[in-house]
Amino acid sequence: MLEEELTDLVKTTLTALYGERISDIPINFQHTRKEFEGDRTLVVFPYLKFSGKSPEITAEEIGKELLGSSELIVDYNVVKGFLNLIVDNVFWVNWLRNFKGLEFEAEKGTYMVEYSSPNTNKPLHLGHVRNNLLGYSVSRILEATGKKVVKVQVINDRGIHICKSMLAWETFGKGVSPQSSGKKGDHLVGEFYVKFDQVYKEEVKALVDSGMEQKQAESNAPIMKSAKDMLLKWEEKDQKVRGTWKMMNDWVYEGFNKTYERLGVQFDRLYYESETYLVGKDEVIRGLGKGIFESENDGSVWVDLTEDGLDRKILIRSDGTSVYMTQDIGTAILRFKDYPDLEQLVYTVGNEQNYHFKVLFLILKKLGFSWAEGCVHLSYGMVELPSGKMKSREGTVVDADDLMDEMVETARLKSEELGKLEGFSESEKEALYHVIGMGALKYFILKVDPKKQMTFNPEESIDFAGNTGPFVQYTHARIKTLLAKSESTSLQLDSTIDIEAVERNLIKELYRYKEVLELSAREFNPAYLANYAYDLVKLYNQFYQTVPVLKEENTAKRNFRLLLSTRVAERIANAMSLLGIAVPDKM
RNA sequence: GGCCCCGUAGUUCAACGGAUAGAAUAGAAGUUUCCUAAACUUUAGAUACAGGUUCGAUUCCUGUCGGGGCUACCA
Repeated sequence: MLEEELTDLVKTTLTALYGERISDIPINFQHTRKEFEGDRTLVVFPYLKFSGKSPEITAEEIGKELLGSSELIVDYNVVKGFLNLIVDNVFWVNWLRNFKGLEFEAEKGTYMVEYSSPNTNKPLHLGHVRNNLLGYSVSRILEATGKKVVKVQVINDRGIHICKSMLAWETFGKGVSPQSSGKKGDHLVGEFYVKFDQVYKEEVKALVDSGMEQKQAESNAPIMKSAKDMLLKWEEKDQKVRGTWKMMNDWVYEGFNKTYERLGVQFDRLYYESETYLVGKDEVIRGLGKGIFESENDGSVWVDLTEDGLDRKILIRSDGTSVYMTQDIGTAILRFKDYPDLEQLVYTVGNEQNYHFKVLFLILKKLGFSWAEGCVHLSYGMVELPSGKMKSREGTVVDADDLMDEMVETARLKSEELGKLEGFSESEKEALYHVIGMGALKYFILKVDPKKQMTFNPEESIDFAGNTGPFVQYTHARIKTLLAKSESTSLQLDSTIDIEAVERNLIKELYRYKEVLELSAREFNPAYLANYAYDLVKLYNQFYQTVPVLKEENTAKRNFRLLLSTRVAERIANAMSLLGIAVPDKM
């Protein structure tokens, strides 16, 4: 690899010039910025105290020495303290010639990525979309860098929330099913949840009007009491309640599965909260025995994290039931038991739970689990719309299914408006609208740094120009038709071929892919990859505009350009697939 | 109140502590020699504020101001 080779060279040179004591200083190259000539840049400021000379002279000195000692470097220039090294064209052309795709060594440990993890009382919304796209893409990226990955989700299938939907269904909609209503199961259940809330509010208001305190009214509303009763019955495994519960959850799963399918995400293993919600308690009691936790007179168990700058947190309520934190302790332990070679456990969860995970990981550490170090919270910011924030209370939540419909519809409208896609059959068109609409959505969301809050603009995302999914897809399709039109020759390369600056830049960009992939994997951040795909697209368009490809007379040059085009198309397709985005050959 | 995250062109996004802060859109002006003009070229425009650390700060530290989140015997 280029970096390794250059590092060795520079190390030797520096020791030759300034002696052994310099060998502790790390050597880092950066890509030369495009307004300067060169491929890699060495910043010489760190070496000044050894050279005892000015930045310019030091850089000049190092450059001269390097030039003399290696064939790889054919020239250099110095700008202030920056030594720009120019690598031999032969290196780049040979790299392209011997290109075999990406090779990462398979790693031993397993990575688990948790994402989605919805409640079963309402359909998925825009926030879940970001969650799913991130989790899925990160999984793909990790796999692409040689890791074994298990994609999981926890389904929050029990608790008061699902009882609310069940109760509303029994009271107001008994007999209604997805089949009878023609509605998607998760939407139907969601409607009952909303119905519950309406009735509940009315009841609370009535009680308050009759003179009751707000708080008291909230817990005394008849429908809420019934819901709590139902939860108790559920916990006692009451057959009738469990029957309804299972039926309605199944409706929801069926609906979710359709949504996941459209989103293009999958899971390898599901954890159901109903099966795991009791597992953390024993561990907490054990921790209590070891003095890690403390109990109150009423029997509740707490962890005191004030010394770590955090709060006191409850783990077991006075009535003996566990809280969310306790369950999470349990599932984490369970997972490391299920997968003994688990190295990292990545939780894809919104940033409103940053504190929760901070506490969770700290508790796991205190409990003495060495694997706690491998737990990561992949935190992401909220998604807003140009119209403002989503608020469930104000009914401004964007439903995931509706959103996807809208994206596909916009793709249709824009395509028709532009008069493209002539000569496509109706079914081909439909398929393409889906690919374009979803590509727009995914690309727009994934190109943003996960931790940042972002604004999703459906209109802008589906523009066929600019930093968008459809533009990347379109460029890929254009390269593919170009390649289809070229009579395929054996794409042999002569490594001494002359290349233009645009071509060299394109090769360098292709070369950068591995680095970008490693960075994306290390930081669990698909945004690097998305922006890389776009950079490649832009460079390709410039290349195409600058030099002829098909019309090039010189066979060696034409072969080179065709090969370069092939590699670019491959890279784009690869990067996009790791984002979960399809790239059509024609569009 | 305490804790965490974010403040970059009109807008949406970039920038391992490095060079003249990059793109894209919207604006202005151009370009039909190979693929599909859904392209390309040129142009104008930004680091919230004040300090500090250092050869160098959008990046690290402190404070101020703005936006968001968490701070339940909810999940």
